[in-house]
Amino acid sequence: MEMDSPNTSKSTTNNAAESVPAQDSPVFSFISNLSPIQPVKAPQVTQGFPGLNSPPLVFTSPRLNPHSQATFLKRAKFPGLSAAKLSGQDEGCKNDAAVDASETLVAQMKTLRTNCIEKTSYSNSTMDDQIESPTGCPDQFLTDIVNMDSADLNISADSTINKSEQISQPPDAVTGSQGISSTPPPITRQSEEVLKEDTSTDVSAVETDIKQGDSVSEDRSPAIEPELPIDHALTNYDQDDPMAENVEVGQAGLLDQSSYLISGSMQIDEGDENFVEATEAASTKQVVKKVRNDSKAFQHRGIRRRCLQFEDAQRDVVSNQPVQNTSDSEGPTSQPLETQPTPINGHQADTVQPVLHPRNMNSALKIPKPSGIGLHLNSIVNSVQAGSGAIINVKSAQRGTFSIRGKRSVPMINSYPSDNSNSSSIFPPPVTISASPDDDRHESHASLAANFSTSLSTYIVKPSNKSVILNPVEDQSTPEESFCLQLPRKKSSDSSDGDGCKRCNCKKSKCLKLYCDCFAAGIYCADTCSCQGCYNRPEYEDTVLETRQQIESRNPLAFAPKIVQKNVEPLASSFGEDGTHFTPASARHKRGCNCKKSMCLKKYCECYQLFLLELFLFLLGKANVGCSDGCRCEGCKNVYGKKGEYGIMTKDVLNEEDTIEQTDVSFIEKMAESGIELYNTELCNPHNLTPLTPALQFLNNRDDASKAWFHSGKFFQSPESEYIAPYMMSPHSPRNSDDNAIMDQVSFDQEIVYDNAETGLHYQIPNPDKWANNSKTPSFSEDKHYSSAGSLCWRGSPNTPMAQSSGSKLVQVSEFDSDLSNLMQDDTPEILKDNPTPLNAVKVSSPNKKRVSPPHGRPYGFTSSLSAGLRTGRKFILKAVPSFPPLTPCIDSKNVQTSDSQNCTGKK
DNA sequence: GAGTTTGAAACT
DNA sequence: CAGTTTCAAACTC
Repeated sequence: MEMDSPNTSKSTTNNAAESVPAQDSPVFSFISNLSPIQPVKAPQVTQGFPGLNSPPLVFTSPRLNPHSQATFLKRAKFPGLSAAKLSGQDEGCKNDAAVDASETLVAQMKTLRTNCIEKTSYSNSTMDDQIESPTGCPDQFLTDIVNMDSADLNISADSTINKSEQISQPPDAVTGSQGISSTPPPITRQSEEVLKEDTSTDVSAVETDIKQGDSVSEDRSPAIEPELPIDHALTNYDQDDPMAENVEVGQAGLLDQSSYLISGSMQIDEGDENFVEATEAASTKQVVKKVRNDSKAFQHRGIRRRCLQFEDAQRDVVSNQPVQNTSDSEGPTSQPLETQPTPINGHQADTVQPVLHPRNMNSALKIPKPSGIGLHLNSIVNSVQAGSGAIINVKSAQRGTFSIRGKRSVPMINSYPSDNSNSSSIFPPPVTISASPDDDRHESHASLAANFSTSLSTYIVKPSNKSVILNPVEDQSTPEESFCLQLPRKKSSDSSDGDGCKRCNCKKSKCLKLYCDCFAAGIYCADTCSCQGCYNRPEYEDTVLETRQQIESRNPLAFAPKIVQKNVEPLASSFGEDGTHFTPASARHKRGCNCKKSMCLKKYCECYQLFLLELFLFLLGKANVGCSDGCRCEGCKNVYGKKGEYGIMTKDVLNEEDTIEQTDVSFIEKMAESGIELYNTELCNPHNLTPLTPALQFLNNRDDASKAWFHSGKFFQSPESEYIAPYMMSPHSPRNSDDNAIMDQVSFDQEIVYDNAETGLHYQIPNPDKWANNSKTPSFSEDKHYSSAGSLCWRGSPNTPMAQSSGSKLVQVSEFDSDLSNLMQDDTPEILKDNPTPLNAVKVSSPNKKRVSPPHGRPYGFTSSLSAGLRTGRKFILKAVPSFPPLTPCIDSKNVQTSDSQNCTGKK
């Protein structure tokens, strides 16, 4: 894979493919694909690595770029990222996007909440304005959000652009290739001190900017944003309500996040009051906590790494130009790890991890779109950022602190120069961030989103052949970088910096081995890292590059994403008319795990980590990585896909319920207890429009949960292909449960399944009421608490459904955003933890193969408005719409579907 | 926070 | 490819 690395510095090899016409650019594909239903297989334009299926173009790109190349780590150097990511971008993008979207949504929700409830005024920046609706109510907020998405995008693009140009660019931009940062453009090998100084200065400057207010935020983002066509489209869309929604969705391809968010917001809007209530309800917090907990899992190594990689990729892309000078070109490289000059202990501030910015992405690279989805890694990143950014802005504005970002903003030495290239920037610039001072929370959210996105992107990769073109663009050093994509790790502290960005803690590997998350991710270690004797720094670029090459020489795929969609094409063909089909199941861990003792239920297991990601991301849910035949694990209980099985969910449920029960009962029970269900079905289902779809359900009651769980499994697909909506089965499954509460606080009396005849999307919505009520229990925060209770089901259609359900969740979550950071932290989902759940329930739900028409439950929480909206479905439709066509192959536009269970999941 | 466990990465 | 060692994260206390 990752031819990149091999070619590495020389870049040329891959590059050939890379030169992709703008048309190929993801944006283009995305745009072309805007139609919600039709996924486009996307031309995949650029992605590819010519030769390689999925060479990490991104990474390679740098190399490719004549200009930049050098950048080395940053981008090119991490082949894995590039190729995998590139290939995976589609999916990854989705996921990322979804994540981002969810996060953004959450953030938005939070902001909204804050506005309404707290009444805090955001004086700050644009974001605030947008966000704040006159009423300040959720509805408005939601709408605003939607608007914001677009607006933000726009704004970010515009304002940010301007500002960026003005502010940030000047320094950096001027540098051009060096880009990355004005700072140490020459980063290469300069003495650390020099670098440090540079960085410090940059940082300080950034910080000051930030403090100043708008300028700051803008500064970061600006550079890239403006040109993005996508953004424009978005903005335009925004204006148009219905269309806009769709459009947004479509953008989702690139903008997945935004689209989701939008959709979510839209949905939410409808249910203003309800929504608000729900959000306010403590239950929501709990939900959020759960999510967070789940998300924590993501933070796991693998995930992190992936995330990092992702970032790297982006960076790479971005950085390419600047890089030019950098390592490769210079060639010094060869410093063996050992030989190198004194490693830096700990990281100094100077290096800030480059943050992937969509913008950056845009500029430099023309990244191949994700095949089906059209998302790109870049896009993902961008989207994420955008989403996050928006969120951040809002809140941040409130608070005013910006710390981390500010620092980051400082372009790391490493930071990859962002491109200005217009082409790619689909995503709205992360406007928010720059604008307001941020809250930690915001940051965390953003970071989470970013992380997720990154992780997803990282993991999920579709091999694509498209080349990515890196255009050297201006550097950026921009604000974008300021963000940390890092996944928040455990609260514990891991290594998170103040920023919340977490880094490695390597002591012996010098951060030049794959053991090092940073290195594995293709990024330089940052100040936040706790590593010792670190060589993974810009100063040692050569060394880093060499090392990478060495590693790649041994294992070309070493830096490649671990998750790959295998089935996509075949399935896709089957499913999607559009061809954009994506098989959720298809995504698998490249190598498979080798777990012996953890039963694949601990974060030690990469497959499990992936699983968690999906969980967390349920929105996107593309990954569906479960253990597969390729795994050598023993005693695997990975629900998502046991070894040898298709996936518990799908296969077992459908075909072998009994088996499932017996074998997986405990596991299932746990899951049920945890209240989390994942549905691949949607993904699998052709029916599902949404690509993303993986549905998560949180069950209120264990019993219910268990049932639900099973249902879910059943949902997945009937062997026959007809898909039965889980909710269909037992729509009501969830019950109230105050008692158990997985989500403790959140309980949903009823799950509402909403079918949008029009869209064919299905939504399940948990009862909002309970959410509110349950606020008491703290579940999420505590990892272990999850156990039972409320369920959220998101099923869905790609867009909408997700949006909705997700939206609802998100909303709630958002409220609690404060905790968002936590999301990622937890590891093992409660699922793992314990609690048996009745298997029986499962059977209950399952049965049919057909889809059931949607029960019309009332939409929860937002009941009034939302419900209406849901019921009507119109909003959903809009928003949901497009569903990122591209992202998920499996999706079908409407219900049709034939998909086989097989297709859906692959897990063996 | 220290120590243990775990599984990937690296090495043989 | 298999076995062993190294490593850092995950986990436990």
